Amino acid sequence: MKELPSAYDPKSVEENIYRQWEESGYFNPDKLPPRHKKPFTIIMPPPNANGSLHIGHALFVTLEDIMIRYQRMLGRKTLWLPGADHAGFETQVVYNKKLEKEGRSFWGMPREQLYNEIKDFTLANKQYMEGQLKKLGASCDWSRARFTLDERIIDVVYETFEKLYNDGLVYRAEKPVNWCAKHQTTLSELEINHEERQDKLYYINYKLADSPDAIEVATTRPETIPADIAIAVHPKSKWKKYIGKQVLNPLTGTSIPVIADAHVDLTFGTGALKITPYHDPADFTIWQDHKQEITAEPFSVIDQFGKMTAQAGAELQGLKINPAREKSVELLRPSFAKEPEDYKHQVAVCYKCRTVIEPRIMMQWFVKMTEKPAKGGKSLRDLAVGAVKAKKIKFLPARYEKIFMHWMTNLHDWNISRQIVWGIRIPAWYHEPKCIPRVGHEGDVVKCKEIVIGKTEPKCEFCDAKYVQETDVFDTWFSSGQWPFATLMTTQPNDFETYYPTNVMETAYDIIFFWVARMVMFGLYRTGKIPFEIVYFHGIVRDQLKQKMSKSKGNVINPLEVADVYGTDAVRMALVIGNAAGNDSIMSEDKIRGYRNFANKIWNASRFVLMNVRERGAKPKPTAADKKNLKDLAAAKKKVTRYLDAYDFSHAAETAYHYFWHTFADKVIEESKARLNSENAADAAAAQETLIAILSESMKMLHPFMPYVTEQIWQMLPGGSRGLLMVEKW
RNA sequence: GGACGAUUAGCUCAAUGGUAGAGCGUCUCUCUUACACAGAGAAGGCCGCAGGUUCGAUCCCUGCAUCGUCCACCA
Repeated sequence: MKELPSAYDPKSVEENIYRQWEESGYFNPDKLPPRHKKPFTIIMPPPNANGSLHIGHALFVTLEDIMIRYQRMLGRKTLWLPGADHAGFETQVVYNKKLEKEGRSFWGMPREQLYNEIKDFTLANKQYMEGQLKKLGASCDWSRARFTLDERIIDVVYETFEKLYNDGLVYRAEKPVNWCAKHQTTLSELEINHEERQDKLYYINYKLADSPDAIEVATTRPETIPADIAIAVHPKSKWKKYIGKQVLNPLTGTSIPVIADAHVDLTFGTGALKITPYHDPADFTIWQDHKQEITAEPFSVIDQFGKMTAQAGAELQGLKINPAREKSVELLRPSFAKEPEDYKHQVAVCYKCRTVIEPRIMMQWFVKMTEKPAKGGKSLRDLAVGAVKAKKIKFLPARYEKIFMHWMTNLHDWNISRQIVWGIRIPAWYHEPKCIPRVGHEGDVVKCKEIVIGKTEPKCEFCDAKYVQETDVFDTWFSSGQWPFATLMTTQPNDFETYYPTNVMETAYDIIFFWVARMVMFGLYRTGKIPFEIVYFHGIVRDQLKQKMSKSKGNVINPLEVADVYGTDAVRMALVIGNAAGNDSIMSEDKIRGYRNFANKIWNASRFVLMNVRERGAKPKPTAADKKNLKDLAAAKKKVTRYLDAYDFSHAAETAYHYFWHTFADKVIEESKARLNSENAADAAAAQETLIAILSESMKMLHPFMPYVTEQIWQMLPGGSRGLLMVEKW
């Protein structure tokens, strides 16, 4: 036996061990030994390929790798399918920042060029990221790795879009949407946050056209008054006597009608509401209900850059919203019903840049969440709700079921159009406005299809007009919501049949609506089956002060850097212990150091055992002490197994840790010292056998958590040529 | 404005209807030939507050407080 160093040196071990695992082929379920029959599948949440991995990624890698390694040892045909996400909007934001730093701008850059630049950037990141995943010990099947922009993945996404379109569940409409003037794109409801802002509530008199009376209207947005096309009052308000009359717009002098609508809150403001359909979604709804009474067409006075348009009037035109507000207040002063009041309220802001969201009316693609398909069947919402209610999908921890259901009951249609270039272009083609009928089809031009859904440019049956493709791309979550089936439909020929539905989806709780909900809906819609049986949520990894880690705060722990110093196993243990499902956890270098010490303990306990290995003859008879020790081991193993089966990784790891250190090392080894040196050869042999037995079993027990050090020691244990620990029987 | 969660040792968290546990940290002693990235030992807790149920509550119930998170188109 060659001399082992007295301290465990992860650097000298990890790379070599990972290569052995990879070369064994066992990451690929097809290449596992025959005892691995029943599939166990996890689709990795594809990390965004726009940066390097952070500690949160290390957490998910650890948790999923624990599950996969455990199930593999149990004999399951384990598939952990890795991937990378192009992360449309997020990546474009990151890339824009990069451009800004370089003194460049995406403005005026041809679509193609910007796309290709971001593509190069993303693919470089993707490659780097995969190396990082390997460093963390991820035992995933790289041969099946998928990228959200792989051509075949896009094909699947297109097919789903077409199916939704044919079912009437996806439609194009001009509706109020959330516009971020900084990022120049619309955002879904999930991509906006609400922040409290201190503003003023202005009380403005709208004079009756035919009498000296006036209706008092409260507003926070006087700059939109030029776009008012009506005043709505509650049918029971004190203004009801004016219903049907005309008032004068205090900025433009235009005559606008007074209408009655019960949506107006009697108790708020003055009980009268100005109707500005193009700048307030609630007003838009009221306008739609009163199109008969309101003759004027709604229009916009704010453009896509957040500047006032010509229709706002000469005084306001060209101003940004805030100066325009000041200016309009100045102009409105004669019409003040009373002095403005301070007013705290919630304002919608972009979740990335916190710019105030401007409601705009735009032609966008939407997914109907709560309506049934035209041909019958359940709505997307009902599909998901049904599966969760029937417990076909289980959430861990269970309280997320409530959160999930609550969101599901308040669903609105989902805007999936984004005005960015980095993403999957919506496969919709629009007929050119001009129709030049083909010879023989002069009477048929009315039948020309205005919109055609498809991957390639269609040809009109009846005329020579061209079709132009939609320039908007999908919301990233529209495609990643299809990830579990899109991946498996494009890997090996029978993968979908074999591995779908998958077993576990392990992901962060903060994307339960963005991602999990959509995967459940699309999975059921497209395949008729749930995409996964269990959703395990992990939380956010915070620093010692419970703050989120961020570059600007300087409290970021880079998992690869600390893994380099303390070893991957130590980082993994620090991540998993004390981390209950669904809860945030706390990470510090101290904690990692503690588990580095544990890895060293494992190393040295093993070293002790190996140093004492003598010739092994016939199997010696275990003494009462040996039997007790083996029994303690079995009890610990049982406990660890029970915890693992319950997805309680923290307790599983802690139990194994505790057993190894405080039972095996502190007691069993200590007590064995006298026996190993004793004159009684049979007793010494028995003690040695027990040590080896416990050590090897402990390596198995610890392997899912600390794969590197355990694999390394496993291979040094006596007993002739051994296979890899990663496929040993649990 | 709704909903959810948390409150236990200095810190991070467990467990349990009957005497409260771990890791880290702290203190003391020990370089005993696996490990000082260690060993042996110790200190440290009105289990957020107030009621209720119970023979008995840290645990179950009610209320309150504080902290946190999510959801929400009232101008």
